[in-house]
Amino acid sequence: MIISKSCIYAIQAAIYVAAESKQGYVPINIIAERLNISFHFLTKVLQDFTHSGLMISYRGPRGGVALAKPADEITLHDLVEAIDGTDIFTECMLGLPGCGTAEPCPTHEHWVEVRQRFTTLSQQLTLKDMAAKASLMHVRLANGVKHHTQMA
Amino acid sequence: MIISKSCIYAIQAAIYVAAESKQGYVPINIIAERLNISFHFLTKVLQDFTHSGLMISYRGPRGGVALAKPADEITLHDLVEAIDGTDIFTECMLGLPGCGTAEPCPTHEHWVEVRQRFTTLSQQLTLKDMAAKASLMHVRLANGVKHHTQMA
DNA sequence: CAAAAATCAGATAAAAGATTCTTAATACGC
DNA sequence: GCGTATTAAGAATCTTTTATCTGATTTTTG
Repeated sequence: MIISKSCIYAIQAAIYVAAESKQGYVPINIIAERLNISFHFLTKVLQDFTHSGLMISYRGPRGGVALAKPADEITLHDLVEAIDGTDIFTECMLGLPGCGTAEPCPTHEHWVEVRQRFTTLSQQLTLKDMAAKASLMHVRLANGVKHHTQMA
Repeated sequence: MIISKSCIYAIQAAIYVAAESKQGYVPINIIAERLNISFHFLTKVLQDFTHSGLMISYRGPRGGVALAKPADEITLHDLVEAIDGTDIFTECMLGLPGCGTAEPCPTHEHWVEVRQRFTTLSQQLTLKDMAAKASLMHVRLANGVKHHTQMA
């Protein structure tokens, strides 16, 4: 898997929050329930978002988490970086420290192209885009879960 | 990391064997020593290559492993597939089973492009190419290891 | 003060990575 | 031929990381 499970959950949660952002703070237990994720696990993961300034949280009744910025100012790259770090965007395919044009590994040239394309695309794809797609029918948000903004 | 550590070791070993292929079977302990990898760990990893028909092995004195096919008929894709499987080439970024054009996840379109590019490039990059690069000065094969075909 | 919510601390489970020991096959010297 | 050294294969254990779960604590509303 290209990204960790924590990161997958975090991305799904961020999309959910973005889609619900009109309603102020979204409680984590609601997110966890809708996405079939363990509540406490999601709690820990989302703290990385608050620590990195992508989300804000509020305790107590009517509390929860919310985006700290407009959804079109948060990219997939931001989300991945906050949870898994930047390794995936910069690392050598063979994990060699210092691999670069000066001292390339045998896969360097090819891998750099893929890595670069991934970086660019993930910087272009915003949370707003993803939330919009998730709100459409037949676009899946989580395992077995289709997102509908107007839910009973 | 995009591929497992086992896979990294396996790729490095395959490149080493390809570069030494003139000398018949290459003993695994020599490979492990030259690449700073645990011998027994490498043994287990390379068995996946023999099981999948990419390498052949021979026991006893003057034994070791060797490529089962010419190095230009083995691609990076083959190597990765033999160790880590095909998931990386086919999996959804969010790990959703069945994600595709019919039922895409919010990242599907973008991710498919990266995945496809990676697949294509890894199918084009052959072991012969990589071994040739590894034999050049300043091209690194493993951590702190530069490959030289004519070694003392 | 009570209920709702995030936060914090810790234990448990599962997977990946790495090590150690034993066994089986083979060539080569005698 | 026979025994020994060499080499891959196999089994079992240990460590580390990742993933998951459980319980207690703090903040905040009403």
